[in-house]
Amino acid sequence: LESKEQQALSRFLAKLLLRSPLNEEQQRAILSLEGRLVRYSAHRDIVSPGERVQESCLVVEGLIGRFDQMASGQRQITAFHVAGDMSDLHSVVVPTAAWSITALSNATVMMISHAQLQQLIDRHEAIALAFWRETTVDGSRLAKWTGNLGRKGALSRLAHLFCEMGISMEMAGLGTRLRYELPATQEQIADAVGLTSVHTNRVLQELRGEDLLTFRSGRVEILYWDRLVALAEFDPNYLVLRRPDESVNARLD
Amino acid sequence: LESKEQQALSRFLAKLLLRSPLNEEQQRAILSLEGRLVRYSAHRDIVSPGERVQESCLVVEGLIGRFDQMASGQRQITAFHVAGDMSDLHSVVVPTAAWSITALSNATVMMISHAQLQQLIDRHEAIALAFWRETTVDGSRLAKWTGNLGRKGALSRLAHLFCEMGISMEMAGLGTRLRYELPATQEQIADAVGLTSVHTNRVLQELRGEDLLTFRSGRVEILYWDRLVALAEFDPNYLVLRRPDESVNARLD
DNA sequence: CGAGGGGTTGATCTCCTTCAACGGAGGTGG
DNA sequence: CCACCTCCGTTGAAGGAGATCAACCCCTCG
Repeated sequence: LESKEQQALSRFLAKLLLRSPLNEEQQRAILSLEGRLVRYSAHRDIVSPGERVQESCLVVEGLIGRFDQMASGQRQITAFHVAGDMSDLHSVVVPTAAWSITALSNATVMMISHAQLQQLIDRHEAIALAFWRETTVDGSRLAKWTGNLGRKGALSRLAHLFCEMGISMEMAGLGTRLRYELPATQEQIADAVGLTSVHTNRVLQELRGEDLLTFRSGRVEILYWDRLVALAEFDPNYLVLRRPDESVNARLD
Repeated sequence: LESKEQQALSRFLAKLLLRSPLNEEQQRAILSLEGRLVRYSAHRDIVSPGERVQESCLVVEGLIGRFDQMASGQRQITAFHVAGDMSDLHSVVVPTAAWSITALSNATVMMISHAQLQQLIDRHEAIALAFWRETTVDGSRLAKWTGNLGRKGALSRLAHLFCEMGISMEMAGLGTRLRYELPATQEQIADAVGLTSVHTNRVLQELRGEDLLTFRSGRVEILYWDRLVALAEFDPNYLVLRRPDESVNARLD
């Protein structure tokens, strides 16, 4: 039986391999990372803004989110992270957090020291590039959400969120694009799409009424993928789901 | 007399040095990058979505922007780039663009081949980390804008934009936070803050009416920095304006 | 002189917020 | 086992921030 740590690390590795080639040795190096498991119950902060972190956190179980917080107390989720996601890989190069990381559901994370990650980067250029690429995709998602929030209505935004999470979940082996667990409350969904929970609730009903999808007790079921994609104007290209073969990495495996 | 290319490269280097330590050799390596100058007149696309790019573009003169485009034709600016900014550094690791890059004003850019950048990365780990760090800051900006667009009103958003650009300009040596050139139209500003140009116009008048700032013919003049910062809830931490001294780089210079 | 891009203004509409109340499910303690 | 509490979801009514539509102005440039 595989330990939880091993399982999380191999999920993480699989995610890296989606976009970056790594040779045997490099893969072993990733899998032999060590860290301590920490459990958080829903709504607990894992990292607070301004904090200087010495370790990155790899999600083992549950859903965690990155938040931007306003003076008024309003919050905006800027990223969801599920099992196998390293939620603050970028803290290796920018250790002072400008955001908070919070457990959205009950969650288990594995804290991995920057020292170890730095060592991997030093020894294996391909890993450095893989990490860089991963954070770049994170940036792509954010750019897409800037567009969604700036220029789309509530219905499209929610549709887009469920499309994006669907593809992410499928890629992560945590369900299919049509059925997956998203253990978040409507209020948290609202914080992700920049709406109030009241209006999010009404729009979710509308999506259900149109027979497009259901979101109930942390479970998403999408009934008509194509119609949802059309409504969301969802184009998965920004998620970079295949390796850029002729790129910098071609010479490195 | 310094050539335009040299000037742009030293601006770029200065920007890197703000956040990352590079030794003499590494600095020379950056400065000896070669590229061709290309001029674009306002509103011309430099990179189109889906395009696979083989070179990154360093701004020499003028203002360029990254856009996300909706099916309806609406656009959202996700980044402004000024002299010394490498607008698609991330394309080195993710060469297929999911966005478009457009000249907002008349602009000159220097196209630098990925091959050269890859060589720098191969030979100097510190440069790879500096590049990674730079794109990470880009991601921070996007995360902040996700928050601004999702949770702030028009007045705060515009105020935030002018604060952010002020600090960026000052850091880049292109003016002070209180007075700088931003050769954009009100419509382009609107595309950045997720509003219509009509409403942007009204809010700009409100900002002027409150004696906070003026924005006229591409020039920003801020009258009360502190009040503007307060209105915007602007906290420059996310821009990472100093080097994280104990981080991974400490060992590399 | 005309054309076009950018800026400005007014009137109307609508999407989303705000406020307030209620319902249900699960957990906890008596 | 029931009573209670709290979190989450749901509903209604009213208000507001910003969109939309449509002029008109000014300036520059051909």
